[in-house]
Amino acid sequence: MALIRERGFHGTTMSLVSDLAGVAAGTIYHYFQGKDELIQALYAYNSERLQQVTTEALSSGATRRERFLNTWHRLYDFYVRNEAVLTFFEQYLNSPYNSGQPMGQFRSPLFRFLEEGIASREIRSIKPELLLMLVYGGVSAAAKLKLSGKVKITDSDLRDVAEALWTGISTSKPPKKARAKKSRIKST
Amino acid sequence: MALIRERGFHGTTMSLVSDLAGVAAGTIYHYFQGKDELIQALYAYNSERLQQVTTEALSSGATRRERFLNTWHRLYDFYVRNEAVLTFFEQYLNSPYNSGQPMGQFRSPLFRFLEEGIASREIRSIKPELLLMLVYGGVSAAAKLKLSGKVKITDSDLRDVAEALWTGISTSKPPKKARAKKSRIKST
DNA sequence: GCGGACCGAATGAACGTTCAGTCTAACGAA
DNA sequence: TTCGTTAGACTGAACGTTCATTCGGTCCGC
Repeated sequence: MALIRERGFHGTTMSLVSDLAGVAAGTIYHYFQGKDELIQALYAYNSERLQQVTTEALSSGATRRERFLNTWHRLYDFYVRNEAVLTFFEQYLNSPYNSGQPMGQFRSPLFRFLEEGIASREIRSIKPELLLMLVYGGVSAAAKLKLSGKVKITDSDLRDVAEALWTGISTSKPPKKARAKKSRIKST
Repeated sequence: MALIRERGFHGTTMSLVSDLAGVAAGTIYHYFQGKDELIQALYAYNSERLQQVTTEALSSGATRRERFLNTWHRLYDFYVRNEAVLTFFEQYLNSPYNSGQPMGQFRSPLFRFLEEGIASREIRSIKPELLLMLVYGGVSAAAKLKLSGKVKITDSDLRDVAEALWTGISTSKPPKKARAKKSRIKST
C-alpha cells in the first residue's frame, strides 16, 4: 500500500514489494498468482476493513442524524489515518483493474442505512446510490484535502460540512434549537 | 484520452498512441519531450476546457441558486459526454504524476463563486475549499454512476441531488413555492 | 537545394515471472 | 537420542517480453 501510494500501480514493481517485505522476488509467487492477484487481494482486504469501520460507526448514536454524523467523522478519521488506503482506493476504482467489477459498495452498510432513512422518511427520497456516492465523495474529498496539507481542516470545519450534507439530505427542517444568531465559534 | 480511459496510464503505450494518431512512433517526440510531458499537456488542455464550461455555466441564471444548479447540471453533462476526461482526471489526480501540483482547482471560477456566496451570506460559512470538493465530488460521482450503466439516472434524480446539495450549502430556508406534496414522478 | 516534418527499425533498460535448487522443521524408524 | 526422509517455504539469477526513446534517413513544400 505504501509503495502504491507514492509510486502508483505502475511504479510499484514486484522487486520493490519483495524488498520491502524482506523476501525474495520468487516468494511472492507462492502466495499470489501474480501482480494482479496481489492487487485484487489488497482491495478485498481493505474493503473489508472499511466495511467494519462503517458498521461499527453506524451503530453508535441515538438518532439517525447522530449516526450519520458519527459515521462521517469516523470514515474521515479512518482515511486520514490510513492515507495509503485512500489513495489506493481512488486509484483502483478508476483503473482498468476494476472495470467490470460489481460495485461492491452498494452492499455496504451505509447504503442500507440510507435506504432505511428514506423508508422512514427521515431522508429525502433520492436514489440511494447517488446519496452514497455523495457521502463517500465528500468524505474522501475532505480527507484528501487534509492530507494534501494545502488547507488546514479543523474539527469545526469538518462538522460544518457534515452538517451541511445532512441538512441537504434529510427531510427535517433546520434543527429547532441553536437557530439563534449565536456567533459560531470558529476556534479549535 | 480514449486509450487512457480503457487501458490506464500504464497500459497506454506510446506506440498505441502513435497508431491511433496515424503517425509514426518517433513523430510524437517532435511535439512532446516524452510520455510524461504528453500527459501533463493532456491535463492542462482539459483543465482549460473544464474551466471554460464552468465559467459559461456560472454566468447563466438570475439568482445564485439558479446559477449553482445550472452549473451542476452543465458539469454533469460535460462529464457524461466526455467520459474520457472524467476518467483521466480521476486517474491523474490520484497518481504520482500529480503529486506536488499546486491544486489548480482553487483558482477555478467555481471557487470564487462559492467565496462570493459566503461573503454575501447566501452560502453557509464553510471553508470554500471543502465546499468545492463536495460539489466536484458530487458531480463526478453522479457522472460515474451514470456512465457505469449500473444505475439509471434520470434528470429528475439529478435535480434531486443538486437541490439537496444546495439546500445543505445555502443559508436559505427551503424554497417557498413547490413545497406541495405533488407526487414526484419517478418515470423516465 | 534547404529545412523541418515525419518515419520506423533498432536499442537498451526495466519488468513480471520462472525454476532449479537450498534450507528448515517435522516425523518416524532404528 | 540419532539419523534419514520429505514436504514445502523460500531463494535469486536468468529469461523473455515489452516499452519508451533514439536517430539516421526520407519526403515535400518552398
